[in-house]
Amino acid sequence: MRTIRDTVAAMQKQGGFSHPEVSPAVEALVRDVIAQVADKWTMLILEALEEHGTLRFTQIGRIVGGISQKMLTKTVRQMECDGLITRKVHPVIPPHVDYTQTELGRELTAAFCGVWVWAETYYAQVEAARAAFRAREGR
Amino acid sequence: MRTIRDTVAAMQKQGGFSHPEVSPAVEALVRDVIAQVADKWTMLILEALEEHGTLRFTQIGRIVGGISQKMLTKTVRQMECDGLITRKVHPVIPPHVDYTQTELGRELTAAFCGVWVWAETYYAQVEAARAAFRAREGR
DNA sequence: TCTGACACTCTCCTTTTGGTGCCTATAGAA
DNA sequence: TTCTATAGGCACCAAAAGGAGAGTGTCAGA
Repeated sequence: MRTIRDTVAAMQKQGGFSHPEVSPAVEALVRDVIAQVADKWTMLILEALEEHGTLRFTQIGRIVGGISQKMLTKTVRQMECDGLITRKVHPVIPPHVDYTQTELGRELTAAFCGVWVWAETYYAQVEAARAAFRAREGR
Repeated sequence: MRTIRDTVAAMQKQGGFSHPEVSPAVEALVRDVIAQVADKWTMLILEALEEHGTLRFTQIGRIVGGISQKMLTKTVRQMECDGLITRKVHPVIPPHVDYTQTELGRELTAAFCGVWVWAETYYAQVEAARAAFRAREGR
């Protein structure tokens, strides 16, 4: 199993850093990237695009479900900023905007796949653990 | 690539559901599990335990770094509830509490590993994409 | 002529998140 | 005798997240 420090160490090696201490800047960057990217809506939108290919704004909203327009706008902007998706505006009326995964986005979707499989495999165990916890701790 | 709906479909098959529609209850459960589990502090604590084995409360705090006592307490409670870690209290004074990963926790750490590797591999590209975005959109 | 579709933006409001500081108990160290 | 370490709980407060609803501009269709 690879640890965070292994990972960061490998990054430092790649980047030419020599001392074994973790560079706070690099660690902060990785944490930031993970925090952005492990977002709930980000993963769901990535999944929607993986499944359906190129989609329009409202199509994403319908497929994902339960997301407000505000959050959808904000999330796709962030994803575009991070290079996970491309946003193509067709200058017609009514407006038409297409969203497509980039290669970076596809790689992330693939990486996150393991967590989905974990959830699929163990969600019943998580439920059982929660029930046992409630029974144990009372309430 | 496996999609969310594939995953949910597989879960429904396991559970004996017949209709092809996604059960809202199952989907909600999976989303909930993912949301809990994809939490920033959860992943960092899991990593700390993966690296160092059994740890005490303040040790986790020191290793993870930047986490308040309140968040640490809250997060380890949630993780214990979800069955990701075990919490062993030694009834001595001063208090002594040990935290250890469960098998479920180890599996999740392994599953999430792909995302860490992704971050390691592509964080420079994400940075570049952000810089390009800022240059493109201005400010 | 009126409505709706599209892809947003903006304001207002509530909920959640998370930080800080103070409190507990007691053994052992200074 | 006072201080510290330990693993928290509790109350208060600031900041951020996120939802609801209205507005926008234009054109196609009823």
